[in-house]
Amino acid sequence: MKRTKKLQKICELGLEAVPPFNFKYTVYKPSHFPTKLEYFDEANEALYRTFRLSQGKLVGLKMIDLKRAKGKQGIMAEVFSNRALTKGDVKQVESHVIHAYGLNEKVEEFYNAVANDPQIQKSIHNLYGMRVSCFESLFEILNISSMLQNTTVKRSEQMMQNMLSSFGRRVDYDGRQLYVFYTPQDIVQSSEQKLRDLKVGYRARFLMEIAKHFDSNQNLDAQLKQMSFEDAKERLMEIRGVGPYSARIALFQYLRRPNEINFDSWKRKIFSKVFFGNENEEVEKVESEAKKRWGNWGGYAGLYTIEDLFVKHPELQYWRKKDE
DNA sequence: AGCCAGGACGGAT
DNA sequence: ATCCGTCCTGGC
Repeated sequence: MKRTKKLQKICELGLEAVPPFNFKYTVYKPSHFPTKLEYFDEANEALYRTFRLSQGKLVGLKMIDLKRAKGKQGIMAEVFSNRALTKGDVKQVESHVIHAYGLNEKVEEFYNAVANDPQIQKSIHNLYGMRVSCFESLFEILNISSMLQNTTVKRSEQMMQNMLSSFGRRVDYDGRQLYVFYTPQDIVQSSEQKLRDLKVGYRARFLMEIAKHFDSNQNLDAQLKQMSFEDAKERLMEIRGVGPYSARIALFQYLRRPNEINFDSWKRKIFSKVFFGNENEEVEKVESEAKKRWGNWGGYAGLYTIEDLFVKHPELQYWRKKDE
């Protein structure tokens, strides 16, 4: 196993967001299962998150609310790395954070679009200014999506942990130990059997296929951003192991298309209950009601509903219960 | 003991 | 186009 890399503080970045901006629930999503790629320090409201630049430069960020530092809406980020960073590197970190948290997006467009749905107003009030968060690259988000499929979240969490401890890069900065996501090359150089040994099950084949695809299509991320969402979805599903579910996650999180939502079995139940008062309505009925209420903002509306639910019901975070 | 869980594939219809 | 058996694993 590779040694832990110590990261040194390089600089600070002040990144302003288009108001309104909710720092906490933009950088921290209560519904997301925890990984050692990031850590939210509740007491200090600081988010630690790792990132990889080209040429093997590893980056660790410590982010706090810019309001606390400069009285403006946005993010204050301390940047740590194992190497010297050029101006271009820092610029790359900066634009990554801006994209990952949608700092330039106007969430009020969403609020206006769903103003006629009384049920969602409370969630908007509670999470006012929250955006979609996706610190992952396209390769990374497709890996996570694959680990989510056809299993429980508890096992997804275990798979992710196993993959990170075998293939990720361990870093240490500001007193915290985290991993940087593995690369397609890390996986390609391994074997399907080795993945299987990490308890990812039949997904071993998919994870290897995805890694091979990104290994031989190095700038797919950039290509997809140039395409229409429809073409991008088609293109994603050409990758073996990526079906409609994973493609939608990539579209919603990575490409930030606001209307993508998977009514999988647990979301179907949740929204069936929200819309109709019982958990048993069919997925088609739930989908059409969501379309009726939220139009092209279904993904965003779903996000606000789910995160609000997790804030109100911390017991949904089973990983928290274990510690208490 | 069988079935399902935050799916996708391949083949048959 | 839609339907169905199959795939790793673990929990109930």
